[in-house]
Amino acid sequence: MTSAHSVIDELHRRGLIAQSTDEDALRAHLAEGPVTFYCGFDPTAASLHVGHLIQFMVLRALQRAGHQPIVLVGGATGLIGDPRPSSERQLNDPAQVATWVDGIRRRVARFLDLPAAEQGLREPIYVDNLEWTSPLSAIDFLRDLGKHFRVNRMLAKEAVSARLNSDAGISYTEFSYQILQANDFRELFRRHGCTLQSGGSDQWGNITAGADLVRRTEGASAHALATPLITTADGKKIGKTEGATIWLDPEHTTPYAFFQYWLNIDDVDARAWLPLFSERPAEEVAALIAESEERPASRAPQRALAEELTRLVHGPAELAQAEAAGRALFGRAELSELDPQTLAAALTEAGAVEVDDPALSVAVLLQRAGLASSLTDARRTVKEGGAYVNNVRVGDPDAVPAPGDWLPGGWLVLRKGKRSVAGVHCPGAGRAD
RNA sequence: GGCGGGUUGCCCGAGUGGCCAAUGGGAGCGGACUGUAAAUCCGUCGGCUUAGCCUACGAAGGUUCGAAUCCUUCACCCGCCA
Repeated sequence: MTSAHSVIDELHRRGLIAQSTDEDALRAHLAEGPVTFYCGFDPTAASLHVGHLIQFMVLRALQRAGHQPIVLVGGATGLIGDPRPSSERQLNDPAQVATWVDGIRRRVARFLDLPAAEQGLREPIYVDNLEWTSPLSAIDFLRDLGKHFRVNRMLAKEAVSARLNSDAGISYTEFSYQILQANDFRELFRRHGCTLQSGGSDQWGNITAGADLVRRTEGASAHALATPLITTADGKKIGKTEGATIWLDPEHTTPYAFFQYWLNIDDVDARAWLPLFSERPAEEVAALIAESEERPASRAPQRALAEELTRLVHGPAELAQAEAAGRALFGRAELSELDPQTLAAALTEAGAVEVDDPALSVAVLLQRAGLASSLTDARRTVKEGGAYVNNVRVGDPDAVPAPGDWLPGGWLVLRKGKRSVAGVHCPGAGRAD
């Protein structure tokens, strides 16, 4: 077990701390013995995404240092909505939110359960703030909680003041959010002796509101840690590619796509993000970055991130699949030399469609496979020279793959541009005739 | 409540009766160069049964041979005045 002192050092080294409450006090507190700490996730969608990963990095580091993690899924706060600087959120249906709570809870388990099981670390406690928020009456809320909050201070919070100065304004609903999150901290202090909350720096106001509440009403000191907001070198949020989000749930983003996302991030971001997301020893991380600087083509940090995070999020078997798929589809090897199992697995992983007619044109196939948004788009792609069947460029959008093009098992490898690959499966196609 | 300005394709933003599927920029996509990277250059960028047709310029009507462009009503946004 690492000493408490070194956790904060490790978090700093990895760039995971953007701000914290009195750091010396926190170090001392962590050194005293196991500390119970928590991080909350609001169910605003069916799945968490890559942006949430960084929170688990903090949770895991603390768990590894022998502390007790609590994971809160915001069944209550998810119904209210954390104020965004831009505009009011759409309220989600309670039944929907409940489903999301469940899904997120299940997906998140492996991040902390596995280390507990495999390394004898403390098992996480899972809570849903609906449990204590739902029974609160309006009177309770106003008398027991409201009295401890000064509106003046609440107005000063960044997201709130941004909204006050915008045309969007802010509803009383969202304005109250910080009180609920503050109450969570107090509730977890009461129930589990929780004294530390971590979260994104955009949550800083809410987190400290909770720490203040604990201090004021429980007479105990509570601590807070916030991670930095991670953006790409050109200022975009992490985990977004051309508008699409990279989710942690395999139903929403396949392990293959997840793996490819990390493999394709640019050098500057890969070097910057490696310490944040890699749990390798400091020297290894430094070596990988150095290698990337000397020989960028190695894409050492990208590979390390893709491997480590795919294993963490999806597991070793899925990692192996995703890697094999990438090798098969982007490798030098002749497709016809691949064994049918590998090919089928790779294409299924990359995304495949079933067709029953082996005589469809290339344009139609591109569209069916999801590589083109419309037939027009597909034709355009072909005309631009960006369409490939089995790695061979196609010039005519209306060309129909020859029977000999179908690979063993009835597969066709369709590619658009350099990176987008999809499979077309037509059982029975291509048999000798 | 009154007056004025606005609402254009993913975003920004030109366009004031036919030459407009609509200038320009950004994003995206493809090609070249590379490393499944970045930058750069070139091309492309509503849909379809693609030398043609259909749908589109906030919504609905109208004028006209012909409308994103003119008229009417409605909705929303922004100013100024009450």
